[in-house]
Amino acid sequence: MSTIIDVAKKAGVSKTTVSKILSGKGNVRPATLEKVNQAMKELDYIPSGFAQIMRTGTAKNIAVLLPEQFNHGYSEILRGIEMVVESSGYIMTVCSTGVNAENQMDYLREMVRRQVDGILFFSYARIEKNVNYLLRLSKKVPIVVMDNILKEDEPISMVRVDGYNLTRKAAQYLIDKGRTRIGYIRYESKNAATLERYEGYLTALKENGIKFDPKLVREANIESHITAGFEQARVLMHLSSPPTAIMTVTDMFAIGVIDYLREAKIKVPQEVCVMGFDDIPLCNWLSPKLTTASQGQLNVGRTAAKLLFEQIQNPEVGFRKILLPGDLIIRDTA
Amino acid sequence: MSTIIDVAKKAGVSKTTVSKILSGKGNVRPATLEKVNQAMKELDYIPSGFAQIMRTGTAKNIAVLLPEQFNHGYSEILRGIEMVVESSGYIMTVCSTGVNAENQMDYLREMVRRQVDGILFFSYARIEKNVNYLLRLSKKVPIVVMDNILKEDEPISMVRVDGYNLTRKAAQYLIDKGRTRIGYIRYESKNAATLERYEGYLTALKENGIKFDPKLVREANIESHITAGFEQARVLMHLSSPPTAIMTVTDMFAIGVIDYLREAKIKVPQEVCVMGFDDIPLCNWLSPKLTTASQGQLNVGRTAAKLLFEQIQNPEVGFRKILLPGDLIIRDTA
DNA sequence: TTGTAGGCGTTATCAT
DNA sequence: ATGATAACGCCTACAA
Repeated sequence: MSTIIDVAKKAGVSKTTVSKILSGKGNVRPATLEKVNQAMKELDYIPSGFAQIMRTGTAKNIAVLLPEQFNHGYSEILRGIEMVVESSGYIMTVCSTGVNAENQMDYLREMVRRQVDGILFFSYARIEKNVNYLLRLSKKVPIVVMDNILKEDEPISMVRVDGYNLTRKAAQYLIDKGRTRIGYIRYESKNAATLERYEGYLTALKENGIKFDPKLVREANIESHITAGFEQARVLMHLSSPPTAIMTVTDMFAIGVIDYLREAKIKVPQEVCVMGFDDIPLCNWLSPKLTTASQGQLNVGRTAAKLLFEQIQNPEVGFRKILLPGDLIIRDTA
Repeated sequence: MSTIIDVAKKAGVSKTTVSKILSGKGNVRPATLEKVNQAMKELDYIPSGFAQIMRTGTAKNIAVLLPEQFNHGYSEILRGIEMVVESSGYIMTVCSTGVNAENQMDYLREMVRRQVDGILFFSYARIEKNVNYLLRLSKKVPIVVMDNILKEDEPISMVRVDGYNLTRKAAQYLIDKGRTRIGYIRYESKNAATLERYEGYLTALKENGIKFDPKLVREANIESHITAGFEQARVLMHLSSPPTAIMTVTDMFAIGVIDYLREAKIKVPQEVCVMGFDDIPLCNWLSPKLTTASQGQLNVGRTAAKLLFEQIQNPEVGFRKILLPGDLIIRDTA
């Protein structure tokens, strides 16, 4: 790799002159500029970013830390982030940290070592010791957490969707349609993000004076996806008093539900309404198309990235917690 | 940010000693080690990656350049890449360059400036002036291209799926099932990657002595996705002599085809077989489940990443072109 | 308009 | 076992 000195030698000037031309500052005689440009071209010279960064202190790089390997669940968020990163002259480094706690911290540390200007951190679960580390780190570099792993008073910026009110709104929508026996299929694992959705469901029932029936709540494994939805729908529809609407904590379950209802020749939405959660692309391609509660992931990503840049540009502003409402996407199933 | 000197001062030693401890090399008295570790902890010291990189010359970073914003089309490839990057101590920087030619080169350049150790480059189309730049750049930093944009004799490593033979194999499969009137829905835009699939279709016909009927070939817009497949299937099935099988250049079209056949009450696969291309996750969730030709994108990513590391570790090895076969995934529609 | 010199935070060499 | 010193490639006063 050729350096600024090689260029200087070749052009017969000092490295200072080359540097000035690189940064576009200072005055140079056209003839000199010509010579130097020529030399750069011949050498295929590309300045070393690290030397520049070390000198100037800013890497123009933001890190995005994901808990999982790239999967389509994150693609919308990433697109949202990218929309704002792209136009900013920054570069984004995307890493999946895995769910392992140590690993997450290692990555965080590694990003700081690489002098990123800011970090977008995504994690499923609150891990106490990691929170402490996040708290300490956030004093050195702007961090925005995209999830529900922090308490209100913990001074780190956060962006997330209000799953509680979104689910509540979805349930209310069904109730307004006259459905009062509403089944709910939730995850068996209890992380904050999905638990609060369940709470929203419960609240909506209560607000409408509907008696809670534990038989209408089923748990399913996140891994089994569609199959799980299928199975649980069967159980629900075989109750002595089956539901007239089924909500699920995630679209994948809802797809299974629809599958079952079709097989059982139960009309959707006439006999049973189905309400998903997430609005994965698939919703629109099914028939019937799935009505669902959308988190607006693209918006989550965009909002988080904007917030991060806000903090990068003005480190004094302090943290902010942003709760996004999400949206009901009404299609064919409810 | 505290530096190595701060640590040295606090511990009452020289920065050399601290450096030695950092890298784990050299001998240090336990007491000294203790002191230094203590100082590092108190200062929350994280070494500057840039200074290290500048000194050592290796960033342990590979760049992945995609033509589009993150969308689920790339998630499998990215996962494959990550599987090999993850265990290597490297970090990956993912950028979407857009389809714009200038932009692509700017990003390439930026990655070199950031001293990445290698680049995985993904692009739709061959752009002559960019190829030259790629060629020049590949002398400075290992590059693996994941696509069909390079000629055989151009000395840059490449990994891609043999869409020609894969489609040929898919067509042969249908022919072996006794389907000789095979429709084909292709893209209207003509990029190398999709054109070669069409060639594979033609070859299979020829090899089996089936006369080519241009009426059986339809073109559709990539944007309109499912709708397009739906429309073109209608046209095909209204021919005086309709096909007994329909192949598509991409799964999205095939989904539309299935939609149409269902609506027209045409039995799949008894009356008409459907064969997609890509194996998007959705294939498995449809009913009937889509039979398709899988590129094995995860494998593409993994292979490309492995090849890149090979070149990083041993810059002498020279370029390699790898053609992956892909696989037929037999499900319900054929 | 151009050049000289010093420093960014680290590692590596060579003494002590 | 530890430390002084010179790089790494660039930027930036300041001097000429």
